[in-house]
Amino acid sequence: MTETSAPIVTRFAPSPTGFLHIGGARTALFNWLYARGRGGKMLLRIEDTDRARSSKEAIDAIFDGLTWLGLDWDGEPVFQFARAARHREIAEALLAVGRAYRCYASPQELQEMRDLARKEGRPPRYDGRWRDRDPSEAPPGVEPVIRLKAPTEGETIIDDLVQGRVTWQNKDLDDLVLLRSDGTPTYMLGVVIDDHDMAVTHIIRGDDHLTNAARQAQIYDALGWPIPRMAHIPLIHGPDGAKLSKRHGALGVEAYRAMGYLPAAMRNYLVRLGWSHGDQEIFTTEELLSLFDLNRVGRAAARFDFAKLESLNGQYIRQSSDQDLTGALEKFLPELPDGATLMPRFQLLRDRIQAIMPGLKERAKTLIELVDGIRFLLEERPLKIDDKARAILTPEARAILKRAISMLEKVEWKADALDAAVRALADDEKVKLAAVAQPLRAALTGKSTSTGIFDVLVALGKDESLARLRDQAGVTAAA
RNA sequence: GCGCCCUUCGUCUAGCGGUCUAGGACACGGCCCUUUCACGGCUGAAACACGGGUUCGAUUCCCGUAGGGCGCGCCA
Repeated sequence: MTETSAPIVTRFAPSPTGFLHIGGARTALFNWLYARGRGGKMLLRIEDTDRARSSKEAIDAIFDGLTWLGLDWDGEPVFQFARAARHREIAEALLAVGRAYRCYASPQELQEMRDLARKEGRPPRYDGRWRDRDPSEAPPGVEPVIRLKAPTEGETIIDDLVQGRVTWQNKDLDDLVLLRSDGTPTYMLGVVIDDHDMAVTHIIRGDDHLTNAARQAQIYDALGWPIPRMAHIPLIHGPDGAKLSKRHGALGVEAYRAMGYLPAAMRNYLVRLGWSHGDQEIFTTEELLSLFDLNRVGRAAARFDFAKLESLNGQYIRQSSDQDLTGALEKFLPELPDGATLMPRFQLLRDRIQAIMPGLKERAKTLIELVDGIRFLLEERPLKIDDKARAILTPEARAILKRAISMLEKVEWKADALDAAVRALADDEKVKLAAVAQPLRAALTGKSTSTGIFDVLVALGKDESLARLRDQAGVTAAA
């Protein structure tokens, strides 16, 4: 390892104008893995310079989302808006040394300029009309913006860790605005100064910023500052290849939490979107930390696939310990609409729930499904019987149930004894085991599917089981 | 329109000139296991966008074409 080089500092810099969406989460993950895997730091900066669109809720959503995903940051978050004075100072300095200039073009004027350019088939860019004009020509009463005096010849090159060497002709880049007419800094200026002041060594972000990288490089050059290493990672698309829409997965990470996905599974899924390590699909966090590298990140956009996320989540659930899962359920339950109703019974039956977890986790792909698996325990009589279960409870089935009841009343309430007894009953009835097991399941759980029927019986206990069976068999308890 | 980027099974990807009759995973079909549903095991179908080069030899390198994405704000 080349531990002699300066420590790595990355940063995740979302703008708080909405929830932390899935693409942002992956960007944060890559930043986190890259820095932490190399003993470096990941900083967090909230780009809240757009006052109208920034909100407290969005900021909290970012903090909560990152925390849930297990991605922690070093130090206090930096709020970009709070650094406006510093940004202004740098803009003025650039103005003083002639690397920037005041532009008095009005918004309408700029709009006309762009419209005309488009009509004539030229790129819609600022034409530099105030670049070399004398300030004395300034129209009265107009507050100017400050623009960067960008090079007009030569080229700007970014050696990107993911994209490789990318080149722009400087004539294709115009003079961007550094300071708005109201004196507030633009994003372009702010990022450069903040990344420099925060000593960021590696900028890892979505490739929608690739063009910005060139423009920012020009600002770095004007300032005489070294340019951090850059890595522009491909975006995540929806299943149709177009932009990720809400119904496709452009949801806040809290939505994934609500759908019952595990943070570790989420991380594993996201890291494999664009990055790979041979044929390996499952990675522990430790493996990720030591294996992840930018040179293994591809350049093509990936499509978001719920099915694969779900499959991965199922694997993580199966690998989890019964204890961890029970704990996860306990935290998850309150998020459900009827969570408050289920909670008291959950607490009461916690041990039994954990005891049947081995059978449940084989069947669940999400925490939601896991909750569905324990519902029969949490809900109280009279049990709601769903349509499929009702279809199983035919008159014949109810007749079998009756005989099952009298048989079960005499059985020792243990899985193997129950197993033997039920099989014996099936033999006596000259029917397949399923002909007995399914009616039992329907009466006991109200559903057509559940974990193993003997586990259900044991988890419910003798009294509750018999009571539920009597409810469906139409018999009353013998006093 | 201009600039930049991308293109291997439906999807995520392996492949970094010969090892490719192109590998894995998800999804899908079949079989097995089985008290239901799952899980698990086995198995099947499924891809190098197209056209030119370079080379003894291209999925791999170069150039076009087509298709897709991103950017082109006093938004970030």
